Amino acid sequence: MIIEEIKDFHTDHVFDCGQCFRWEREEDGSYTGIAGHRPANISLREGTLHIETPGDDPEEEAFWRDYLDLDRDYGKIKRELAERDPVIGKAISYGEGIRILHQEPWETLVSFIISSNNNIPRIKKNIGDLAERFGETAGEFRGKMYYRLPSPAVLASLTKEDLAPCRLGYRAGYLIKTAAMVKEAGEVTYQALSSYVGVGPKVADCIALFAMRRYDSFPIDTWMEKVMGQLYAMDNKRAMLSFARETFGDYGGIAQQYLFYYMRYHLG
DNA sequence: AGCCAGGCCCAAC
DNA sequence: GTTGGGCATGGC
Repeated sequence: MIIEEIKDFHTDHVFDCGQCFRWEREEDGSYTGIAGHRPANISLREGTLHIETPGDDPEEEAFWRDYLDLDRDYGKIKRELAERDPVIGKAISYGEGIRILHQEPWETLVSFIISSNNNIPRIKKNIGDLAERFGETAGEFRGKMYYRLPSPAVLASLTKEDLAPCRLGYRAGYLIKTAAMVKEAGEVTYQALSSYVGVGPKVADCIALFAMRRYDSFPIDTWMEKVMGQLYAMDNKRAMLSFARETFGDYGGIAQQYLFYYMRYHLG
């Protein structure tokens, strides 16, 4: 599948900015991974997006356009953010190809419960182990088997002992309890986010931003505290949140991603 | 050895 | 409503 005339998109920025954990960089700069039940290899060459999938079904284009958020004008968003705040310009130019993926809520909920007080390489390993041991197969692709994350019903049926090989630590209990809540309710909703076990303010903001298109969400983790301290001389989360709301408005979450990426790979 | 990682839970104010 | 200790795990 080919999609032409792509702007404001860089695979490293999109897949390695900390919003997703199931994509791996290949030596040629493409990324291979899975979204929902769909494995794919994605590359951008001279403004043309190449999406290779197992069936190579052209009718999947609508899914990938939505997942990759291709129909949003990030050029306009970047200009507006830079107009509102003189400091963020260098972070935007560093991560100019970031787009906010539209991920599935349940997967995002599981992923960010696992993310808490954890580091990105280990989060990726934990999620991969969980999928491989307890998720349904998503088929073979480019010589490798892919697995979905386990459903709420499957995860709710497991015990901490079952999950021990995944090395999730104390997060295993959070996942089991939250899975039971989601199984009971039948879906993951924005209103319910803060009620899930293992979901505090930061994780809820990540799920809202990465799965529910709440682009005003402004997740603050340890990296964000560092970058806001360095660039804006702020030292507490409340001030950071009100500053983001006043300055970045509806696009606070997108601003947050430029700042996070800038801190992790440039300042950090 | 101790600190850190996309923090949260829970008890004690 | 805010604050602080405890927390599984693994890399540095």
